[in-house]
Amino acid sequence: MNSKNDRQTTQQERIDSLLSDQGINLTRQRRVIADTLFARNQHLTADQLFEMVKQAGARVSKATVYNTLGLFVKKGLVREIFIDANRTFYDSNTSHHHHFYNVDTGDLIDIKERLAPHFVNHELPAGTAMDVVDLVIRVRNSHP
Amino acid sequence: MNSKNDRQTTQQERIDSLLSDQGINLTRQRRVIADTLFARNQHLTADQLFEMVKQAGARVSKATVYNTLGLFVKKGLVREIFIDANRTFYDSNTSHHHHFYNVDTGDLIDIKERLAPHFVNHELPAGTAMDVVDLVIRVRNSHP
DNA sequence: AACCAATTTATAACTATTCTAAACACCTAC
DNA sequence: GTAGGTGTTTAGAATAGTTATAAATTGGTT
Repeated sequence: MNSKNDRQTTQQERIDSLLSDQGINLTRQRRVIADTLFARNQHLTADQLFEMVKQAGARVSKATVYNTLGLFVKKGLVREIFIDANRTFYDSNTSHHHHFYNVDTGDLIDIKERLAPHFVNHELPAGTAMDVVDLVIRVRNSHP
Repeated sequence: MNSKNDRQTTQQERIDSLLSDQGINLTRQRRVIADTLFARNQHLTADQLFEMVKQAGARVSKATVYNTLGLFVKKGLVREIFIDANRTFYDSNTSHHHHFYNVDTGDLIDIKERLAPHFVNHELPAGTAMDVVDLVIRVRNSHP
C-alpha cells in the first residue's frame, strides 16, 4: 500500500529469487531464516539466528536453522567462520574478505583489505582446487 | 650407555628445559605428553595425542591431556588450529606459518611461505594488540 | 613423618551439532 | 476433491569435543 510496504515486498522478492536462483525450494521457514540473516551484513551463530527468528514471532525449530544454514553454505549464500571449538559464525557477506577476532571481547570484525591474490594462488597441494581462504587475525585488548 | 641412550637423555633434557623455561613444573604426565607432542613437527587432536600417550604405555587421563595442552598453548609452546566445530588441532610447530586444509581428506598441511608482514600489521582495531594470525586455505580434491 | 600447594584423576556436566523417525506440506494425477 | 509421493520440518535423542568438579595423589618443604 504505502512506500514502506512496497520496500517490504521488494526485499521479500529479492530474497525469494536469491534462494530460487540456487534451486532452493521456498518454504515459510527458509524465508524467515533468510529474511533475518540477509537483513544486513552480519556474523551470527546458529543459536543467535534461532533466537532472532523466534523473536520475530516465527515458529522454526533449531534443527531447521541448522539444516537451512547448511543448505545455504552449500549453495554459497553464507560463509562459515570457525573461530573455535564452540563458536561457529555464519557470515551473510560472502564477498572475499577477512576478519579480526578479539579473544577478550568475542567481537568479530570485517577486514576490507584483501589478501594478495598471488599468495592465495600459490602452489595448492597436487590434485586439489581452492575452496575458500580463511584468514582470522586474533587480537587481544592492549590494556586488560 | 650407548649413543642411542645418550640421544634419548639429551632429548629429555631439551624438553625438560623447554617446559621449565616457561615456569612449568615438571611432572611425569607433562613429560610424556611433551615427549610425544614435540617428537616432531605435527598436527594432533587432543584425542590423537591421548591415544598416542596411551600407546606409549603411560597412564595419563584425558583431562590431563586437555589441561596440559591448554597450559602449553598459554605458554606459547604449541599452537591451536581451529578447523571446524569438532576439529581442533595442536601444532607442535609454533613458528609463523599457515595451513592448507583438504576438506575431502581431512589433511592439514603446512604452508612455508609467510603472509606479507605489512598486511598482518595493517590497522588493528583500536585498543588491541596482535595475538596470532590464523590463515587456513581450504581446498578440495579436483577429481572426487 | 607431617604438611601444603600443585597436579591428576574419574566422572559428571555442558555445548554445539548431527541424527532419526514421525508428522507435515505441497504438488500432481486421477 | 482425494490419494499418493516427495521434500521439508520437527522434537527429541544421540554424539563429540571440551570443560568443570571434587576427591585423591604427588612432590617438595619444614
